[in-house]
Amino acid sequence: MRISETPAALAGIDFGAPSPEVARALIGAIILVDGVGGRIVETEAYDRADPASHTFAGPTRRNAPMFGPPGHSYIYLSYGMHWCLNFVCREAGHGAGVLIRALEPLHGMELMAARRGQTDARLLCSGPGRLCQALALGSALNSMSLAAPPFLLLPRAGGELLVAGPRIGISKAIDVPWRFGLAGSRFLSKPFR
DNA sequence: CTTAGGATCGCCT
DNA sequence: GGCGATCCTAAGC
Repeated sequence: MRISETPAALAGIDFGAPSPEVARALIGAIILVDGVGGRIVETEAYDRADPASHTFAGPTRRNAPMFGPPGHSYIYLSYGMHWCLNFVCREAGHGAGVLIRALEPLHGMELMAARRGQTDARLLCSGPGRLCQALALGSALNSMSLAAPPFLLLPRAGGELLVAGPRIGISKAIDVPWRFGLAGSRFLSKPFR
């Protein structure tokens, strides 16, 4: 294992764990891309045996990163317009990951505002498409290690209070409670019921 | 506050 | 050919 891929370089998160565990562990961690980003306040887990997952029907050209090594990115184009960021987890070949749905913007506010075309902090990174636009994430950073530049993953403080509920924007497995959030955060893409 | 429609295109059957 | 792990705007209550 290279130094850059030790657990410490990944904020101590075990990306070999099942995706719901990783999704919970990521709440409160800080993700930066070239120094721009913030605190993860909302995630969703997806798994190979999950009808809502891109990997449910097996490996394809698009979802190949999800079957690659854990601790890497999977960035795909949604609705022909919006990029979405996932963190691959489980062992290589499994096909599981965590969708990053919202950040509390902390670093590079001016750059994020310029990229987003507006200054309301609550609208910079509150949604998977919005945060990718704010952090300039696209195909160029697909399937890259999260333990190496331009990515930087920093540990959460610890003791965060979490909430959970059904995932958003899907039509299958709509009752699976694999959406996780930081309780009370103003930066969620949608409130939890 | 909630809902509806349109934008826009890569991916898979 | 149909369909999204979305977002924005406008309109209704």
